[in-house]
Amino acid sequence: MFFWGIGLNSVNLLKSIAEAREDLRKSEQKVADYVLANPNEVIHMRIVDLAAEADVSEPTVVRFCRALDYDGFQDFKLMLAQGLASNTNFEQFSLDSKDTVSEFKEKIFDSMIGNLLNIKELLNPETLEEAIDSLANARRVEFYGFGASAPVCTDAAHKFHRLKVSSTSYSDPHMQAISAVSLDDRDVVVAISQTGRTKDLLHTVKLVKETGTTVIALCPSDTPLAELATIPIHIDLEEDKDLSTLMSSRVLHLVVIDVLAVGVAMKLGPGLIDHLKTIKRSLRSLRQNDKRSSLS
Amino acid sequence: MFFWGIGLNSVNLLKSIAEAREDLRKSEQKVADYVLANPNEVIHMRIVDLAAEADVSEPTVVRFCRALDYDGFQDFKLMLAQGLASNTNFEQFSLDSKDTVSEFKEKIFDSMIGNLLNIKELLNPETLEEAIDSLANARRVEFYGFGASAPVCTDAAHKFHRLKVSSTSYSDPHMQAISAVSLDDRDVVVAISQTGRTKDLLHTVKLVKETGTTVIALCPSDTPLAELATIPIHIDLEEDKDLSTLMSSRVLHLVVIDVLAVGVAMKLGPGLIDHLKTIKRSLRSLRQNDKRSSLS
DNA sequence: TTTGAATTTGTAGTTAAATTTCACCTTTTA
DNA sequence: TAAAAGGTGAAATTTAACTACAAATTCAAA
Repeated sequence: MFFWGIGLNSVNLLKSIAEAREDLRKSEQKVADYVLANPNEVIHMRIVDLAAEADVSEPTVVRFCRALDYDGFQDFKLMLAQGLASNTNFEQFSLDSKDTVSEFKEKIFDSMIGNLLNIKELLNPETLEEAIDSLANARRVEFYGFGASAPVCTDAAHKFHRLKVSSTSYSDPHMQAISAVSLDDRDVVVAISQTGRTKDLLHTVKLVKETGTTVIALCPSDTPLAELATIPIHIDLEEDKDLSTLMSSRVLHLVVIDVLAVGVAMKLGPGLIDHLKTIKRSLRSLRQNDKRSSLS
Repeated sequence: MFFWGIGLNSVNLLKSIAEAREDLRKSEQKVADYVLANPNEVIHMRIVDLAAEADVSEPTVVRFCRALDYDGFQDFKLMLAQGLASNTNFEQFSLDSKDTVSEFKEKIFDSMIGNLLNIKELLNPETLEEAIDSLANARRVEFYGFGASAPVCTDAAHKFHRLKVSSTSYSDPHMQAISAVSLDDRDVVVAISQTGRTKDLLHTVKLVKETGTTVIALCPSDTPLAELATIPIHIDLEEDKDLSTLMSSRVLHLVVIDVLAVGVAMKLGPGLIDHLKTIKRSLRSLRQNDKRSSLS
């Protein structure tokens, strides 16, 4: 899977036009302004229409397209169309107290999707591979996290259990410390933090490192935790506009752990993927498929 | 936010071409086949090129476009471009044991994004509004769930705590039962289940209902839990190809709870949104911003 | 302030591409 | 088997994009 040169622009085409606007000639800027204001109309316009609307001549429109490194007007329209479609503004949202339920539902989902798309790109496959290797070979895996990351750890431990990997999660600093000193270089600790700066977590990780245990960290880059970790997996979100960071990072951590878990499952043998399905089936006994009362 | 008529086609344009293929004339089908096989090339092709490649005449290409309800070849290319861009196949994935890390990373993220997009559309704003209303007016909110849903409940309780809503989560059937009978119609229970069929959960919910407590359920539709719930919020995923269901539903539940939490925050007064930010700030004291050791 | 040079903008003409028309061929039905 | 209907492609027409050149504006220097 590779990326076309145009891909980078197309993701945020409108943004890149806005950025390039300053470097354009005056009348080309008029074109840029109109395009930015009415992108959806432009893709169905002819060069003459756009020229008229932007109050410039047709060649100026062509020059505008060329200035943006496109072959011509057609090429530009095509990219604009693609950009608009992909760019269903999975951008950061800012909540407005006047928003309807439907509106902020959209915003929250879109922002979450945007963050997923970003992290997907940012995740380094080599780092993941490294993390998966150490997890697959670990005697024991422990997940440490506090606050909002605590449920993520529980979930992660739960998931690795299913892969027959001996794993636990601790969200209590004392329990972490006690457990930490019992580990050695055959074990792996996964430290999860939204900030990468939680004091207690850093403390535990320092203890763990002294035992030679591998530490995988899920946290933002350039943080004390990332520095400490043996294998830092950087989860960098855009600067926290509103609450999106608060809400997205847990989810991103979960998904990254899903990736790690699948990786481990595939490493330990394809049979394990089936094993997961089997467990899923075995859980059916805990379910009720008809309306018959089943009080224990 | 509204949907253009063309929108519906553009989302899965290739699929709609494939469906329409049968109704086309023979040589138009040749065009359809070529387009389906090489969609990415077609958007940069001229009508003559496509006609040559598909081994038909130019008018046939135009007729093909018209048959699909587009104005002409240009219009069609434009929609195709949009369709391809949006259609970064956020479809269901099926893991292959030969997949590289990079490949299944893509697959997992894309499937998650696809599921988010689906649920976003399926979520009924009226139902959400109803749920938000009852949550905002509740004396006390309890979250019940087992297995993979247990961490979701913990997270949810955590989140509502921040909104100054008295909330707890239980993932122990006995604790649930004990707590359940102490509730009344001023309270709200949120039952979370991937299957909607967990026996213990159904048992608790039945108990709860007898006390007149409102029960919001996050689970698939047409399940016993959904039937029982006062306000069922349907989380319906596509049939579980591979493990995607197992992995996605937790995340979807979390995001839906985010939506509910934001809704409650806005209902209880816009100040609360700021309150969330304040808490975020207060958590900074638990962080370490420099490299100075901070062993407690 | 004025003049000249260079850069930017628009006009008009040219080329190329998409669309439409019409004639011919294929297929189907009586 | 013949006739009619509908599908297909060649050629012509219309339409749109692009290029070369000329006008105008701006900036700099005298």
